[in-house]
Amino acid sequence: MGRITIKDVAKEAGVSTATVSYVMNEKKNIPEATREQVLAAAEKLGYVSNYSARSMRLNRSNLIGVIIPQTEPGSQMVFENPFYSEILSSIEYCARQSGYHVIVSGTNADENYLKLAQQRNLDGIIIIGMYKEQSYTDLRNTRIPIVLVDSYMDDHYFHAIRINDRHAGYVATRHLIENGHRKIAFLSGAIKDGGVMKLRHAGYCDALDEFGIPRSPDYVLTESVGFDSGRRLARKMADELDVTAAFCTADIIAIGVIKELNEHQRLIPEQYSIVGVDNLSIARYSIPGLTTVGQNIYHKGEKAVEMILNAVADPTAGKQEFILPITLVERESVRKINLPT
Amino acid sequence: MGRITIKDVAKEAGVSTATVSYVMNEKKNIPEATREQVLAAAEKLGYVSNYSARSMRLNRSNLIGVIIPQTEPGSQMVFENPFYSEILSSIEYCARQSGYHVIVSGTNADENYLKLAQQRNLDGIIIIGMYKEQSYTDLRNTRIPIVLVDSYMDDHYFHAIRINDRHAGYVATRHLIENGHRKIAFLSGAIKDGGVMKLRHAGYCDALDEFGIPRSPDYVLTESVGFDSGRRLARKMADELDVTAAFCTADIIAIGVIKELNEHQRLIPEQYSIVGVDNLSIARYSIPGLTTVGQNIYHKGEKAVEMILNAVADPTAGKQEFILPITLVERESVRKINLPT
DNA sequence: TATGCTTATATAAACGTTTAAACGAAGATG
DNA sequence: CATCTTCGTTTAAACGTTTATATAAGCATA
Repeated sequence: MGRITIKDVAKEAGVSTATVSYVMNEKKNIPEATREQVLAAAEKLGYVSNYSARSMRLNRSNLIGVIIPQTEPGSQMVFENPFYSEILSSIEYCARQSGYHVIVSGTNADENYLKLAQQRNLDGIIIIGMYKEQSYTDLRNTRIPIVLVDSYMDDHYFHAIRINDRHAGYVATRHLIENGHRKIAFLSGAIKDGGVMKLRHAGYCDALDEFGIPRSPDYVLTESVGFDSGRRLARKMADELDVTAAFCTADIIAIGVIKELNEHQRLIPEQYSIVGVDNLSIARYSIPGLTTVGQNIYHKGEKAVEMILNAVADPTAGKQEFILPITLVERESVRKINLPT
Repeated sequence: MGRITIKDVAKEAGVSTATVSYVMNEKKNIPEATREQVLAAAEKLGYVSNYSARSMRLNRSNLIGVIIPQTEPGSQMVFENPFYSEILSSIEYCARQSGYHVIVSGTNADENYLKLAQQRNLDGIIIIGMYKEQSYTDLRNTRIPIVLVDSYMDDHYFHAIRINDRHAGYVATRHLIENGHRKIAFLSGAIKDGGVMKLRHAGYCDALDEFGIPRSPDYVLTESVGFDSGRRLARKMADELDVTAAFCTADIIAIGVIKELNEHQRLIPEQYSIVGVDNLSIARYSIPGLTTVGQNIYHKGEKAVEMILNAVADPTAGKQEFILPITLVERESVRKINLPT
């Protein structure tokens, strides 16, 4: 009545547990006859292997941990950015294709991922969008592969997968400039050293410089990354700034901006042109459709899994960094305006 | 250099492994002196317990499996409904508060969840939005607690947590009627026996009947649940139907409907009033804000975890069913029209 | 002092795998 | 025929816990 073990299969097939194990793992050259006998017995009894036992013996778990920032809007603990859910989905899918499972863990304070990793014998950790320096240091002292997705630190203790954020900022801003805009706000999450936002801001500056447009510090408005801070940023922009366009450093901010402006009868793109970054699903849902610097989210998750698996296969290999290509996805949130002559 | 085990701690503290284990699990009355000695040793060595070993011995894993439908829009394997990601987040959060971790697994075909459950020794499974009858039967023959969230089957083999879908359909439709609408389309995912959509449709009929409005089968349009099918449904509605309002049985459908209508210069709510169900985050982001029959998503996840934990604590207790309360969340997608006199 | 009772701790088996090492049989080689 | 290989399989230890059972020590009681 209890669990069917390898032992039961062995008895049923009239062989030893070792033989069963060898068959299951396709290890030694087991002659076809015994192989089939074992397989038949396993099938008959409905045997399914116990990963806990396996994990203990092999010292690996076929388990990947995914860490995602969670926030608490109205006491509903929710993943900080819908973007992250989309990455998670692709990570899970790709991991499963390779025989791995995914443990997902949210994070609000500085939780101890390392403890989770050790407790569960994780084969790797994928950390999404994390910045807390403090937590990082703990993680350096481990041999378990860690892939940082959009979590920028300029040390090379970890694998990383990211986009060229500076270029993303540049592309978005240039697109606005090429459509005739000269007064372009920069609406962003907090600009921290070594962080994504800092790089995107640098790209924004690059574009302005290239076209000889003077930078105005007043045009740079920062808050956190989220819908509601997008709304606040928009209000501030509309009240205090004389601009025709805004580069939002995350789609979720852009969505908030659009919503807020719309509520105050500011038309998009007629009065304000908006560009975002991420190419979330909701960028497509938005009215008007959000023009954004897109990345292939599926590919991002896929690559993250691939990096973990590579690191597992060859632990001695050095830290890898992968830059995901970006493309401008044009929708309807940008208007061509008359160039001042 | 390898893993720090209970053995190492025992040696360091000068006690046996049993004592260490008792201390860690607060099992027997261990005198304060030894307790502190052990704790100090564990702290010093950086001991963290091995859940694989624990799981094997205790035959439970402190692991909850969450199954979520995945679809493949443009080869990006993505969770079918953003709604699900929000439930997942709350499940993960609540589970973690109780010392559990979450394994998430997408599902497209009829994968074998039971195998996952046995392999990983899961303490429970939460299945979200599943209908495939075939998969269900496998799951009946197990003692591991299963909670169905929005996955309707009218057998009582499983725990379930849901909303009163019939009432939800009624509330949404009545809201439209009370705002003067008489010609109300029903835009929905497929209506299957024992499924959510069937119940919401029944509620829709209830409301029509109550107000003496004749039902028209033509007004009932079905597709799958998703943004793009929302667009198709809207096109069909605009082309073929003479209605002033639509009840969409899922927010993600409603979002697609709004987008499509907007692109064809149909104003919302001026020309069409729209009501959805779910109260997704994006219902708030939408322009106009989507009026919807809301449920507390956080509470939904919380309850699901609670049911698993209860079932683990007392496996003999019967199957539970929990109906989550709903409320109408009024935003801007419904217009009051003149009642025909 | 012998006996029993309590309390604190240790011993060792068990959970279900994997795999190095051992083993026996059969065939090849001298 | 003795010896060596090769092949197929088994034995048994190990992974890190938990916990029933045993043990030892201390103390009170008769």
